[in-house]
Amino acid sequence: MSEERSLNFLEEIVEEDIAAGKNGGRVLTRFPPEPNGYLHIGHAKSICLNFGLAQKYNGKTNLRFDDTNPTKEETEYVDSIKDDVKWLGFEWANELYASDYFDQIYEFAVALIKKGLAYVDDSSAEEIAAQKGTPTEPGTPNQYRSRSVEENLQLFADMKAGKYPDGAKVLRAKVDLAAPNMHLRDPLMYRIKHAHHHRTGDKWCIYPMYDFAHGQSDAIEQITHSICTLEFIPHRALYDWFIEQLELFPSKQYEFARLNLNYTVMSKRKLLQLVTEGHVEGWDDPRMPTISGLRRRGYTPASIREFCERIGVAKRENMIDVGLLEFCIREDLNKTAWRRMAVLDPIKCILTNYPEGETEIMHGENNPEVEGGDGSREFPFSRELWIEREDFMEVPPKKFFRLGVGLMVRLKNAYIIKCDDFVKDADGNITEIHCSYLPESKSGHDTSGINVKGTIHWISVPHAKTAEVRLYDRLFQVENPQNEDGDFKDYLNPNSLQILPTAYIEPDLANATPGKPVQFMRKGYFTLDKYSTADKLVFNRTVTLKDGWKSPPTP
RNA sequence: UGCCCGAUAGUAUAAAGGUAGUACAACGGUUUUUGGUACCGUUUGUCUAGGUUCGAAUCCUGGUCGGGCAACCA
Repeated sequence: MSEERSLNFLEEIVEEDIAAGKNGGRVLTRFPPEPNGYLHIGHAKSICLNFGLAQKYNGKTNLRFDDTNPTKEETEYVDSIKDDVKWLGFEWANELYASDYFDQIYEFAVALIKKGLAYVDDSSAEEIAAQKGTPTEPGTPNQYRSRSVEENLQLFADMKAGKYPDGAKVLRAKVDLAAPNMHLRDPLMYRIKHAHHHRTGDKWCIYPMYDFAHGQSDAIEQITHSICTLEFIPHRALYDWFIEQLELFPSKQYEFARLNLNYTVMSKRKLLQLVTEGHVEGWDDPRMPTISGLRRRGYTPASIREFCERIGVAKRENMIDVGLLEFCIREDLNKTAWRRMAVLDPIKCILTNYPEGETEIMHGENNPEVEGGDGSREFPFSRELWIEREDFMEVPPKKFFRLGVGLMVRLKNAYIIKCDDFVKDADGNITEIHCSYLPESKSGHDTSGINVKGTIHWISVPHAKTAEVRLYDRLFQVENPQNEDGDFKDYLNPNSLQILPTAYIEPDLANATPGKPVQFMRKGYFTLDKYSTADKLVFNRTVTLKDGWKSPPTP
């Protein structure tokens, strides 16, 4: 606890609690997702916070599914959530479910009824809403509020027994209908839902509301620090009230500002819409801000953890620039990804003075950032090469360190070449570039004495393998789609996915596997798509390289 | 117009009454067989008006702005 980095407000709270001897210095947090969707980068922040806090203070973290609404929750989501948390690199102490506590929570409700602090209300949802009043006017009690304990006990038991249809009755806490905090105006504790639950099946037809399940689950598990997002601040008074009335373990709730990332959306509802309406391929579409999408895109767990560390945590609303996420993945991949060559937008380059039919084997280190290059690989060189179309210009501007008639570049790990000529087809498209190579300039044995500014990547035509390459851009055209007028989907970026059906890659790339990052030199970081096949290799671009080259303004 | 939370460079986040710092971004430069990396440098900030104090980003009061709260969602 002696690092230079200053503490965030949650760490301060924990350290104060430990110093005060609260809970005997014990720290137990929980990550409590509702299994109604896939986890996204915003959840990653919460995961890193909860697990990180526990790790730092020798505590533990439970994974608890907040599964109190059977109509929205599915086992598929439970499984994906577990995968994602594990993939991020965290281990939970216990895998738990709010539904594990349904019996206990039911008994808590009975106890509250017995204390005269809960009652069965026959009113409709609309009536209850009306009777709650408004923020400026107090609510008004109805005739059900004064039901006897005995009657409430019987009615609640009947609710549980399935004697009433959905919506016929609810159980409410008797708190304060005039409270300035609307959440205290006799909040609902239980509602009737004749629905199949993914874990408890048809055992229950009444289910506790969030406010009567979350804090109770925390208390049952003896969670010391229950960390949630800002919108739950008004719930805290209720959280404390239930715990106090039921005399449970006094878990404490603390709130932080959720993550917002620009050029994307983060609500599960909106993400679900993108999936169901086919705007993306699925929850794991590489453009999605989901953990599974980021994973498929090529993001590493370490980069996401680093991102969560860097964004910090506070109580003010924030909008983080995706540029920071991209910085984090580049920083990680620069140190770990092997370098390979791939030509994404090919044009043929012929070395007119290189013998036809000859092949040389060139060598390149795997990663110059690693001591010794992290080993090396071989790749063939020949008379005909694929090079990047953008590496040639018919009329090159000043400081264009690539090809143009009369200009020289180095072919990475090979020879220096000089551009002599180019060929156009009938439509005026450039189809071939003719160069001559300098035999004495071979990498490692260069006696030419010539220094060139530019180095370009290339692939030998007869040895090239092909792959499909998918380039991704931000999903939305505006920074904050949900703040714009109209439907957020009106602001989808039509060019968020660009498919290059035929890119040429060096032979060694046949060994690529999903999740193993590779840098296509000068083009960015890529990873093999999880649905790629040996027949048809598909690479996803994780992120571009930072590009310092700015073409001069064209007058 | 009730209650609650918040306000520090473009974006985040520190400074617990005592030099406003860090990161990302932007811009310039050095190095470079990736216009990458690394390294060096530059620009940019305490919402506002009062008050307390020797001294205020910090404490107090008013205002302004942003967000949240009246789901049988979590």
